[in-house]
Amino acid sequence: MSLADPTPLHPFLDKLLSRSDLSAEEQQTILDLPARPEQIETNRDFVRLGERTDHACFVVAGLVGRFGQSRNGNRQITAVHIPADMVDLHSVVAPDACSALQALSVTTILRVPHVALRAAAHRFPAIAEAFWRECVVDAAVLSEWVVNVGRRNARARIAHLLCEIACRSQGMANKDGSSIPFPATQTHIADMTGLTSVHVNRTLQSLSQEGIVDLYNRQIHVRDWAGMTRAGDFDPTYLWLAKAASRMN
Amino acid sequence: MSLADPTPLHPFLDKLLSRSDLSAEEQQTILDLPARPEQIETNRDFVRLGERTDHACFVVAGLVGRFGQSRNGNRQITAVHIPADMVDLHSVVAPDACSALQALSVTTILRVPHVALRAAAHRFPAIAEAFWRECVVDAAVLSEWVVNVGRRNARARIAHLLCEIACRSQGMANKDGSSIPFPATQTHIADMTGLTSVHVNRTLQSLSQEGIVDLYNRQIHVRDWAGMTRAGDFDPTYLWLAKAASRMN
DNA sequence: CGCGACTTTGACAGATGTCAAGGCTTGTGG
DNA sequence: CCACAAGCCTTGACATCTGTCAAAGTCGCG
Repeated sequence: MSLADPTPLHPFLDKLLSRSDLSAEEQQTILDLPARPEQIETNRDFVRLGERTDHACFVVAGLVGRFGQSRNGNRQITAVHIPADMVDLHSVVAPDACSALQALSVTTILRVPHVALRAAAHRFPAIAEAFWRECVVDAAVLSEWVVNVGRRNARARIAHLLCEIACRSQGMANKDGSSIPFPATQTHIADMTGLTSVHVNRTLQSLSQEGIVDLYNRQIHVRDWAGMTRAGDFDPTYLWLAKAASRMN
Repeated sequence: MSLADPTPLHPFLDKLLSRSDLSAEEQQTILDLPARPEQIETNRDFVRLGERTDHACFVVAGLVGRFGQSRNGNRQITAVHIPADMVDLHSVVAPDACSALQALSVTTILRVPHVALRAAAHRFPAIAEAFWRECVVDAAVLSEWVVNVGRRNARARIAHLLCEIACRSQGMANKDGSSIPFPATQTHIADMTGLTSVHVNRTLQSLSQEGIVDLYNRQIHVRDWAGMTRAGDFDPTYLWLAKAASRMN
């Protein structure tokens, strides 16, 4: 994508349309939102804890982590965002950041002003509803993370995380042998799963020896998708990948 | 509250107003929403996994838990709801329940039809925004739960949970000696914190012996609020208890 | 008064964390 | 093209927190 791309927000519109219906006019409104591209280096916070933001961030390329605070120094990543995710759409209605956003690899984001997003939502109820729905899906993912971290052992936690990334990245078209970009370190994975990097390392080795998944070259290499979902106790329903499921009643 | 109460949704309006601004007309629209009261016995699911709902549930009295699924039989509560919480406002935009709702004690709820909520949101952008904001706050709580379960030890997890309930229930006016209704069993607390009931029991005993909190009579008895927040590594910012913090920018 | 649900205990097991050291990649600059 | 540094991965030995199992005690409701 060049910086001069006339419709850099097309992937955002696509994501909205995957879960919500929007008229042609509403779709155009999304595409017309102002967006300022920015490149973020690895390990740099681009939204700091407590900061009041005036824009939301859309991931074009790279990987982003949301870091929860904990005074004793332990870090916990509460959410990961891959390309085509609007990282903090919720900041439109709650602009004070209560967690930090950090690039886990070199990342390109688009900054979209709150005023523009709010104006679109106020003008078109369907857009407001679509934004609301996106936030609800993010919450569903968080909810699943609570289960993951609270009730699964290391092996299942890691497998579940990798399944989630695979589905969010490829839709449900996962098959043995596919590779999914995932430039996170083992320490990052530890912070996502509430484990230590040492234990992540050992668990990853055993998942690899079992012929289930391999992680190298900043990619997830799926060797046995069925085994992976079994190991991770994974059911993708919560990701709301199909629009039908969220249709009006 | 009698079943004939003309404005049973007043507590809902109050909660919305604590974080959002609504005009007199908008406020009246909230109060005029149809609401059907219902009493739920302890341990009864009133929203089942996978069910498509056509109404949201508001807690008038009692305690509600949202249960995450996990095939190996381990239960995890991903959210608790106390009186004055709208438990599943998010179901308005995602009606297929991907977690079950269960009464943890005898509970009175109000069922509010999605159609009415959606109509209000479509007619008044400020109401749509207020609903959206409530869902975002729920997500912030979930995010904090990920940190709690992922990175804190048993003592801190439980203390943090109790601090959260205290603040959500009493606002920030917590002081030593106050009592907060919390009719959950130790097994429920275990399911909220990702622990076992045996370990919860032991940890609760030690918190009690340290003179920090006592749990009996279905209430939290705060003995040392400062010590409790310290033990739980608790910072209430994420609860968005003050409207100022979420004001437009 | 009695049943069922909840709490409490003890002994023991196992998963995960801690610490510390060494090896490997990768990117950078000479 | 080589050398170096920084970050990342890997390993081993050991510690500890939390889970498991099973039984007994307590409380509250009918």
